Amino acid sequence: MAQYMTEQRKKLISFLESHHDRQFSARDIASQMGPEVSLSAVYRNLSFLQRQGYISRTVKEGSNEAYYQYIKCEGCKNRVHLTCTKCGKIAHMDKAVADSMANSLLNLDGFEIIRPKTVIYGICKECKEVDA
Amino acid sequence: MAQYMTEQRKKLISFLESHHDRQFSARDIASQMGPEVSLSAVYRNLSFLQRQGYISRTVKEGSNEAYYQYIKCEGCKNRVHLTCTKCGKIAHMDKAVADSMANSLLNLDGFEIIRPKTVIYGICKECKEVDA
DNA sequence: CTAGTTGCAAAGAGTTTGCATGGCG
DNA sequence: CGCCATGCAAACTCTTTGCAACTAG
Repeated sequence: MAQYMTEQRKKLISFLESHHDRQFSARDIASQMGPEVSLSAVYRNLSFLQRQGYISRTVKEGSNEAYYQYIKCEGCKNRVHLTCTKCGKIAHMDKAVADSMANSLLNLDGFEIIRPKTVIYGICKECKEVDA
Repeated sequence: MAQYMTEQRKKLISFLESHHDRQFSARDIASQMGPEVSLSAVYRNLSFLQRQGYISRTVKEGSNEAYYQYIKCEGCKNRVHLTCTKCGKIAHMDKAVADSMANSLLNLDGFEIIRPKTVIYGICKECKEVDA
């Protein structure tokens, strides 16, 4: 549980929150933090924030590095996430589409989706255009 | 870039193919192969098979380990998986439902689902009945 | 024969952890 | 003041790579 709001943690949260539309590796973040925040502190705080559900952690295709993104903003609640396996960007599934899928699965198989746990993997529009 | 069908590769493909509904880490696979297949060979063959499009490579949530799954077999091909978070059972999403979702996302966001990589999390019918 | 493959061990990369010190509440 | 958090470096885990020996075609 979060006990102390240290300078390092404050700085980390503030940075991620102000860039909630982007993803960063631990190294990215550490270098943004400057020398007054150690890499260990970055990792420990990221891991802490993830447990608290404030950030997501994803590993991009063809990489073994984890990327982190702030996901606690309003509008993130109970949404299914779309993750691009190329660039790692995260978006929200349209609510109507999610509802439709959820209902179909419930009726057909009796399977009840847990939306916040579900991640759809694919290629986002931008990455597809680059490929082409 | 020709390729030889070595004993090791044959064994690896055969194993993955016969368990196309499951995912394995490199270590899992190596231990299944027995001592006559080295861990390096496992990695090199996995990487080779992935380049050829025979298997998918995904990094599970909360892990730094990659998991591999055969995706070239009929029947499992291009299906979205439903995983029950209670009992762990895996099922396939109805094709029509998956098609509908895929089309909606493509039209709305230009997002193209990679079905074999996508896993929907939720509670299956049986587990829900037990809960109730 | 000869280019692709393997085993082994060593190197890499990213992440985690032990321990003493420092700082939030 | 007590306990959590930090820094540093060492330890760990998964994965990749160099090299000599081996083998499928």
